[in-house]
Amino acid sequence: MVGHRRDADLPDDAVARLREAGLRPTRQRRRLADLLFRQGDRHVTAELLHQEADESGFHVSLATVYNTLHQFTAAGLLRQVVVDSSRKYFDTNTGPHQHFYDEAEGRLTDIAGDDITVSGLPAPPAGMAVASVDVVVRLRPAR
Amino acid sequence: MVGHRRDADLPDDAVARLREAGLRPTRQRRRLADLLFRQGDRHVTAELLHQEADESGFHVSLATVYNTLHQFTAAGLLRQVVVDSSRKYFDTNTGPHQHFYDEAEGRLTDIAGDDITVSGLPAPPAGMAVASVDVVVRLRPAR
DNA sequence: ATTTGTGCAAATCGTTTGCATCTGA
DNA sequence: TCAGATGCAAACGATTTGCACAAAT
Repeated sequence: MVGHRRDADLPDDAVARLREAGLRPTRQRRRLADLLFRQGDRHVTAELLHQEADESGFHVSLATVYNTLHQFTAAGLLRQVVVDSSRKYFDTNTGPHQHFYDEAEGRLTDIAGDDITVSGLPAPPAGMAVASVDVVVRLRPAR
Repeated sequence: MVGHRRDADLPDDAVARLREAGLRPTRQRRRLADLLFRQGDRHVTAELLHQEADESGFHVSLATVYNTLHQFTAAGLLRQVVVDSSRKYFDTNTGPHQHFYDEAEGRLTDIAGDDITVSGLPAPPAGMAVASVDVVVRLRPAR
């Protein structure tokens, strides 16, 4: 039984993805999911995604963008990346990998997880285990 | 020519350090410098340093703590560490090294720069140069 | 005397939350 | 129907800033 198709121009990849993640495929989630997942790996801030939605003629409240990003993250569709102590970035690539960060532009780029290796890690302090090893290569304009 | 000694109990390491850095050794800078540099490598947030000053009976405004941390950073006495997207950490160790970060406690620990090695770094995008390679090993309680 | 720093309170920025209203199954 | 989602505006926490006052050279 197929429901009414409200956004006939959008494919249902998003819907399937959302359902699998246990999230109700609401209109705003579908649209945001489309923006996020239809163009390869992306790195967005809430502000950026909100603006992008807006420009594509889809109006969502910023609060909903935040909520959605968090829900997607909790559902494992996104991952947070810490590269800036004042903005939160969300990454559509949830696999193991690292990042280039262009501070001036606020732009993130992936470094494939199998390119880079960190060796010589000391043992973590007693009672602690390693949760993750995050590498950020900060970039500046070449001289 | 030696000036009047106002805080007879404090050594003048701080004063020398400040002068070398081109900063006027004001009372608050001396006290904050003492808190920062007299006990080996430290990692503080403005809030933490402010509170510490307060507890040691020295009252400074939070704004001054922020200003001072920034001035010290600009002068090369401190370095900022990005490990959390909502707090700013300042590190008294300005040399090359990396960090353990205990997210639950908000505590940073140094990893000596010569322990750890990052290899397999891809070349930075055209027109960009590597400014720094930052490694953060996130810790969680061992189960 | 002049320059530089400090403190306070108000302003800002990104993010989060409470709650009335709306929507999807 | 009705649990769950959305939007708005207000609340928030960390940080920054403007400006009158105070301290350092």
